[in-house]
Amino acid sequence: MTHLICADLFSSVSSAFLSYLCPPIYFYMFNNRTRIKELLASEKANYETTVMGWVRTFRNNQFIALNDGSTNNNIQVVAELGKFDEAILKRITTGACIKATGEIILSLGKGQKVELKATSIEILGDSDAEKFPLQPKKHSLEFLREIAHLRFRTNTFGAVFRVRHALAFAVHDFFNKKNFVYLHTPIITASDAEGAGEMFRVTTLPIDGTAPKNDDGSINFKEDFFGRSTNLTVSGQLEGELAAMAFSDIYTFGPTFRAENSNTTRHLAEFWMIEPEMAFHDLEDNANLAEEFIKYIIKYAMDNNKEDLEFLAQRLEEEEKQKPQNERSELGLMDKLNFVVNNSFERITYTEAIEILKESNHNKKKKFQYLVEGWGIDLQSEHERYLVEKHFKKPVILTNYPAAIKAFYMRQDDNCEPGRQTVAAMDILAPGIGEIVGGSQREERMDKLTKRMEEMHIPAEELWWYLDTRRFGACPHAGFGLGFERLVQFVTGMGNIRDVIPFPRYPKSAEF
RNA sequence: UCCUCCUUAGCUCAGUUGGUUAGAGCAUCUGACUGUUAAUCAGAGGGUCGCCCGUUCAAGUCGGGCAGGGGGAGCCA
Repeated sequence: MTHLICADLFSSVSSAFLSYLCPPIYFYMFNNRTRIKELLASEKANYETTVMGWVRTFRNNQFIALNDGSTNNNIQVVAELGKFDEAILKRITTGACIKATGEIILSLGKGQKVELKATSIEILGDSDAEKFPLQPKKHSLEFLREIAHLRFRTNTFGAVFRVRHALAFAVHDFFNKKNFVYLHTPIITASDAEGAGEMFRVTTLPIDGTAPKNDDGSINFKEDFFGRSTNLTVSGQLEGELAAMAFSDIYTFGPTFRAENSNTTRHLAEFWMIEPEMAFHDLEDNANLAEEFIKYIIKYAMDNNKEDLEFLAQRLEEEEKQKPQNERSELGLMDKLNFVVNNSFERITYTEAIEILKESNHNKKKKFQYLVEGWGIDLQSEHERYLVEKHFKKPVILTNYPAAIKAFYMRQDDNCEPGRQTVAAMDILAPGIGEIVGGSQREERMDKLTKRMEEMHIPAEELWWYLDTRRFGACPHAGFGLGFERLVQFVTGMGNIRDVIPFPRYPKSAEF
């Protein structure tokens, strides 16, 4: 049965919370259920209520630690001895889902302020203790990844995914406040010219060799669902640019797919990316926005998910203790986040970065696997890490890369030294994660853009619609892509990107 | 894809120079206890030592191949 909640408890306890979230909306809740977060936050006692959740542990045949995912803290449900059937008590096992009704009282024991003295306990869902894999103990992240459907029920993943939610909400909040239009760019794309990586093919043609063929033996995609060859998107940027040429400022936030055989702690085959695109912005405006954006969403999580972040910080600290001294990070998670929010990102050009690297003792002592010998090389991750983690010790915005190592759509810098053509590119490097943002001012000059496309063998005829923006009312504009999971990694301190997305997709893995 | 390390009970791990019935903690089950905080105490059950092939009188242990996982690199967000 469903009731409309408008009890005293709710209005007094959490009016600030409610009015912030959704002032005119009432919560409809199953049987007057109270969320455990609300219960614990209020610290009020001597009233009747009902809680529902999953049993974390059942101690002493009497004390149930119950969690409903609203917070990592459990409510202690007390089943007084002799008041409940042995048959019910036997079914209160780790993982079981129960409903408990009773009085909230000031706890008689230590360790919690209030507890629920149960008058009735109902088993909503049994959990076979011999088969349920989660135990009230520490599990390895690798093991939990194999049971990703259950890992939400652990403290670590509870905290990670509540923080992920907060960050996602803050993304929309930030851009909405700045009057950006949220644009849904297509997931299926006909263009394979985006240049961001290998793509997953989308087709309804049979794969058993009976697909219709052209005279030359190649597959006849005219017979395919879309009448042409299609793939999953690797970026919404090109479509984003089209909309920015109308709304001035837009952003996308959706899934992105790369069929690269990447097996690392910071790559996924399916990940979420945020791509703002702004008309009338140059490279500096772009960097300013990216820095403000990152700081805003981190601050949002710090303000709204303090408990979860503190839990993750503590978890990380314990993990750090296992490492040898020289591998430990200097700052704790909270200090790191505070530092990022309160300090300016370092901004240097690619050319300056090369000078710093070339002159570094690290390079002179040949400690880099790839020695920095001169202008024009692509930076290896060891170089990026040196700049971010050793030299500046803060996020770094690297700009104006050589044109040769960057994408066709990036704006060519004017007045470059001969042989040193650069583009208005910008990468933001974060400590521990590496590249978190990649962006640029876009080449709006038709002649320069088409010449560059020719040089890089990008088929102009396929991108006629993209080039139309340069034909009709072109303007200086810029944008960037931010890898959402990498940001979640940075904020939660999780080392593996597979642990910050609910059901990770990567080579040889698409379970769940 | 490359380099490197790992795979022993449900989980985390130990297992000596190759040697006879492969261990521990936690979890599970049984019992005791009852204001516990990953409850405690006693007892019990639980193993194709990732898979295949080889060396050997004898392989968890040595060699090869395969699979899965971790870390690093490349590709990138």
